[in-house]
Amino acid sequence: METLTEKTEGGAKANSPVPLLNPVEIEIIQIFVQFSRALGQPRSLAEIYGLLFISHEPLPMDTLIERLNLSKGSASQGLKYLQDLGAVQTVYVAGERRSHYKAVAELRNLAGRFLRRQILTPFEGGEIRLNRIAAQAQKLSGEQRKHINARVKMLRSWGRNVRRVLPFVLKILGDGI
Amino acid sequence: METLTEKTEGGAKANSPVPLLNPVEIEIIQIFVQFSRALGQPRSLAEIYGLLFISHEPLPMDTLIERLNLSKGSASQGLKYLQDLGAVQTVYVAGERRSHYKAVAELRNLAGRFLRRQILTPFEGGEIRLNRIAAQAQKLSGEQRKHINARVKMLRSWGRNVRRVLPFVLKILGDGI
DNA sequence: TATTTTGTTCAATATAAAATGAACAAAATA
DNA sequence: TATTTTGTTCATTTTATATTGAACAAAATA
Repeated sequence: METLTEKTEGGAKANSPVPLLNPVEIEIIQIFVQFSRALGQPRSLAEIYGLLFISHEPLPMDTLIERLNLSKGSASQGLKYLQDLGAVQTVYVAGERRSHYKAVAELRNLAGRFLRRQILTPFEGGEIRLNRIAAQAQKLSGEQRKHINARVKMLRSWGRNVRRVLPFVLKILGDGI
Repeated sequence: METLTEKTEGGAKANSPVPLLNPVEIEIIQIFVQFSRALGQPRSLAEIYGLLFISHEPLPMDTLIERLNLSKGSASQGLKYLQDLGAVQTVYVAGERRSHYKAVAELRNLAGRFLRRQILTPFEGGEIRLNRIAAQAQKLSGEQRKHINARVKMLRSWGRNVRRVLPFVLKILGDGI
């Protein structure tokens, strides 16, 4: 993940010698970055979520940009995505004009929305295709048709099982804390 | 996904007018391609698995290369990956020198190995980090330390829940067909 | 043994995805 | 109203990943 501390180049203007992130923040963010890779999500999302997760107070976008070394665009889009997912919420901070953000840390909600978006929705599109395939298959000769019908049946069953498993997953994830 | 039928360019040598894939194969492969995107896996894996899944007989690498328009490298690496995952097996075909491949179509096994690789392994690395973080946190002042300890506790709980949920998932996926 | 078939490896290339930052808009303040 | 602050959008650039294909190796056949 590259060092996340200020690179003090030997330039004219003295750079701030203070690290952008402390060791704890770095480790926490690395956990989320690693996990985001496993889920195929962009690193910037993990960085944003990670820093908000470990921060004891809500942070404005500027702070995220500065400390994570993000572009405005990434920060803005990343926060929007995380809000849509329900992983981040805005918080009103007295006397502050800027929106402040905090991590929503309920695994059940996070996982639920993510799984629904990522797994369930693609599976639903599949249903439509399976009907088309079943229709097509009837035009084919005996041997072929039989095999295709079996496969279609199997995919339908997979779909049912996946849909069936979600509520259980969410229940278990929601139980302990 | 681009049309997957032979592009009969008006060249000198007459191209085979026979489509590389029939409509049913195309639809099935599209289902797997769509799903692979959701899981962040390369398209070529989905194409290979999809064609083997719907084929009523085991296929050699050559056939996959030809019909899916893959390079040798992709086909070789893709088959290796799918075999490691347990999603594809080699089959002996009498009188044939080349290995033939077939799709392993048990959702339980597929999902199990995939989840273990993709989710569980990264989570385990996290445990080590959490211990380092917990140690670091003790150096900090009261307010901060309290919050970090709470977060570490939460992440540990997430890890437990994720590990706890896997057996249930596998059980349900293995039940119906 | 020489030749063909079959398959692997990996540096180079192509492709897809994420990040950037300039231009813009909306709202708050002076 | 003019100016500053805050945030969004999106064409361009960068980065990461997948794919290619030439070189290579191993095994089977002639």
